[in-house]
Amino acid sequence: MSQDRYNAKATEQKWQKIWNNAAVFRARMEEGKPKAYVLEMFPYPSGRIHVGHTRNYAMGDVVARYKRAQGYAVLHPMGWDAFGLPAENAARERGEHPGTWTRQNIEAMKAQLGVMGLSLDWSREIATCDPDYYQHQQALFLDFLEAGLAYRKEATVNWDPVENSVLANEQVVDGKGWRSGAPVEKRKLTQWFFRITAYADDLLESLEGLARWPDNVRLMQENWIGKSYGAQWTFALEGSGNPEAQKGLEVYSTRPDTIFGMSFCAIAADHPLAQALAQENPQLADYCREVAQSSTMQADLDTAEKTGFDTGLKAVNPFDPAHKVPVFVANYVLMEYGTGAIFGSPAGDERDFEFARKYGLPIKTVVAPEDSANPESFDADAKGEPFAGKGVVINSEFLNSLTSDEALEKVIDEFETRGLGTRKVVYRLRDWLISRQRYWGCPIPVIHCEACGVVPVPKDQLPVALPEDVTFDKPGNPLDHHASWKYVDCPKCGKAARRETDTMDTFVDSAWYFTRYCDNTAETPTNREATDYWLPVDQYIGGIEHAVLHLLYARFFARAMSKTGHLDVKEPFQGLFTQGMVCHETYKSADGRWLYPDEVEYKDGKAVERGGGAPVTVGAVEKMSKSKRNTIDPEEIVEQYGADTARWFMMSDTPPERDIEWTQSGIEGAWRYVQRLWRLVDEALPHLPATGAAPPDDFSDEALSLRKATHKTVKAVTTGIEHFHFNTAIARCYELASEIGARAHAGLDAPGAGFAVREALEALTGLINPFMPHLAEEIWQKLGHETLMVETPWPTFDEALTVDDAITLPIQVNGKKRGEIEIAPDADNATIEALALEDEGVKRAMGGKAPKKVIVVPKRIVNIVI
RNA sequence: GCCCCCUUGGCGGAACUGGUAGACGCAUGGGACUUAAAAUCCCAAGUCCGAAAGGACGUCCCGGUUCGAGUCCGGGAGGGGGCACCA
Repeated sequence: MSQDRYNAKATEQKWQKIWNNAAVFRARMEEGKPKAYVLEMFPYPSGRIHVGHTRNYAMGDVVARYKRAQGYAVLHPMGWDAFGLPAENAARERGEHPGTWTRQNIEAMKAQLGVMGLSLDWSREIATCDPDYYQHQQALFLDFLEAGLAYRKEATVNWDPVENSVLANEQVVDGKGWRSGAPVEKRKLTQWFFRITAYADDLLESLEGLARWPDNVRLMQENWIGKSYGAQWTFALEGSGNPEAQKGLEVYSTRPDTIFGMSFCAIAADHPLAQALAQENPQLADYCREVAQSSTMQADLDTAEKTGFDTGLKAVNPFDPAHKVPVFVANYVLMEYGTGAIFGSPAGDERDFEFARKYGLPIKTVVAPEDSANPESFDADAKGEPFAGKGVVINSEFLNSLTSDEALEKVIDEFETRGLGTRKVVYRLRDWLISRQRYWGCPIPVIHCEACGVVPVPKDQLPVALPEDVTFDKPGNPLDHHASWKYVDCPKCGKAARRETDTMDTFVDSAWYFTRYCDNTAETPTNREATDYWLPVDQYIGGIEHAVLHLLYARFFARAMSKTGHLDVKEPFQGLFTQGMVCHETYKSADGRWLYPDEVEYKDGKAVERGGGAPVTVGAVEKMSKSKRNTIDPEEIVEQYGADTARWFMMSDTPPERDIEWTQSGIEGAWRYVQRLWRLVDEALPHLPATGAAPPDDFSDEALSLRKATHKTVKAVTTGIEHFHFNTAIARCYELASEIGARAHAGLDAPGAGFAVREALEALTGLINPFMPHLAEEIWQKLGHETLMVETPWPTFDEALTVDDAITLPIQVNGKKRGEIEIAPDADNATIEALALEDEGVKRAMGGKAPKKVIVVPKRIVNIVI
């Protein structure tokens, strides 16, 4: 018999054309069907699709195709996160406009995605750099502005000296810019913010309801929002007539229960009081300047010594007028958190302890560990280290012998009764700084007028489009350098005014793009009919690196857009799945150059350079990166093995949330399976009954056993896909293929064998379809069907055919397996026990002793205790 | 420093609420087909002892709970991640 090898490339192109011509992936709102919005995080158009993208989209495609087969109306769109700095850098390097570069990249990447056979609705494609998109973002900004969710303020901000722009807190990683890696500087600038803190509590509380989010992402957001509970109150100050000092000193603390241990107060260098006092005291002014200039880099902060400058002022303990402590300006107090002022209770805080030791301040222990034998005698100073935990309060007058938590409440009650302070919740989360001094982003649609102030651009004048004729020859914002763009008349008074030249953080673009897919032609940012139907996203898939940044911003946007009437959904992503990265071995030549995988081959188990044969050092398995050259080009893989093989390989073996190691032998294993299925159908086909043939009355044991294997596999693969256990689902597909092969080999003459094999092949085709859609179509057609696999419902199973007539029950003696018995699944315990005690291995192990106890776990195990 | 997660053969990994540890794949060894190779098919395989039957040991380490622990509890080691002068 002639055995053609499966021609992946030609076959895949054929089916892609058929799908496209039939527009099968066009999403439609359908009455009477459940909907499924499946979304993968859209890519930045860097120029090439890499394997990481491929894995991400393949996963989404499995879900989308599965849901489609399950009868859902599916929305599975794709677009481009197209604004951003790399385009400006490219423009500078090649003299090409960022838009030209970006659009070329989009075209190239779209073609690369095309060969993957993804079930995407390209009619909904969006690119965030397109005025059709960003004009709506500008409209949203204006609505946020009106609703008080966008505002401008002067603040100390993170300045990235490489990008020549400011960054949001979320974009500063270890004191460095998230993209440039340059140490971030502090600058005081007037910038635009989104009031994300207005939703701090809601963003935190709602995390609990996100049952289909990974725990670690929820935890990371929880930590990022950083809710803390404490008190805020004001100390009276003595020793200065300065008006700022007359106001007293407002502090925030999560441990007001330690107030009697106070030995100093400290304020930030940029605290208004510090600034006011510096006016009168040149030495203090110098100190403040020094602190302001000191590095904020993490490494420096860790080693930096705590320093302080005694202002000469005294703060008075409101509960003990005789208890007065010095007020310092200190370098470790931050203006941005709480009130920018603290009280120092050294026995209970590491930093305060260090500070107190340095300046010879008293260290009075006020909290003893709960398990202290004699709390009164506990002394942190004597011990040489602070005790920061909670416990029993000592040396604290009316708080004595209370637990820390009780004392906390009591002291706050006291503050409130005396009108000195209040309970207060403080969040670590800051408002989202969205101004960027860049060209390639969405312009902030406001105009600055000397007479009228900040004037919103009227909506009918949107978009505020980026000018095309810009130059990148000098540092700074090209929009600001542009000869005419910013000079406009005030929309309100008509006098000469200036456009805002800042553009929005690109994370704004991605904070709402998923709403635009619902109707990318809507005249307003969203079409409510469409968003009400499709949102929330049922399954979102992307990298863990966005756990805080993008995912938090999108959650904020859903709230802000709901408040301004653009949406009616608080949580945009019902299900979230974070997939692992794609890794590969690294290779180095004898002279220390990194080598690409295709420059290396294995000979006799040793890695050598292809061609020359020079020895190669095999390094660690690491995330694919250009710098280490351990990359695989998805295009080449598809060219050689086809998209199905690549998809199958990426979904098998490794659970999707973990990092996967790309191996040559792995991809070849997947390729063998493709060929094997193809051959299986080829060989069996002549012996099979026609499509749709009625089941015969009689089945041989072998045929029945194949049928059971089929129905069990359908059940297992279905639940596997539901739970993102793609690797185990695929393992079951391997097993079923083996069963079919064994049956086909044994001949198809037995009663019902032909029917069982056809049934098995058709089911298997349906099961592999989400993973290998082209092969599935081809096999489906080969099996005699005229319908498209993509429009075929998901295989079903008969529960009765998933249970066995006889099960194997292991028998343990004292917890060690000594034998097994075959028994009907519904056998009663007495029968099982009797049979178990007769087993040869069991008898041997019991050595003639009588059982003390026999434990029978139905359908599981028998344990005999002697 | 604080918080979270992980650790199973030569490798990737399976094992539902405590119930046969190692499914499936990769690599390996043996065999079949072939002049030969490739491709394909079949078989073997946790480690140790044993010709075999069988036995002992075995899920990072130590201890505990249980008839029974990869799974639960306590302590420790190693790896990964998040946050971090956050008051």
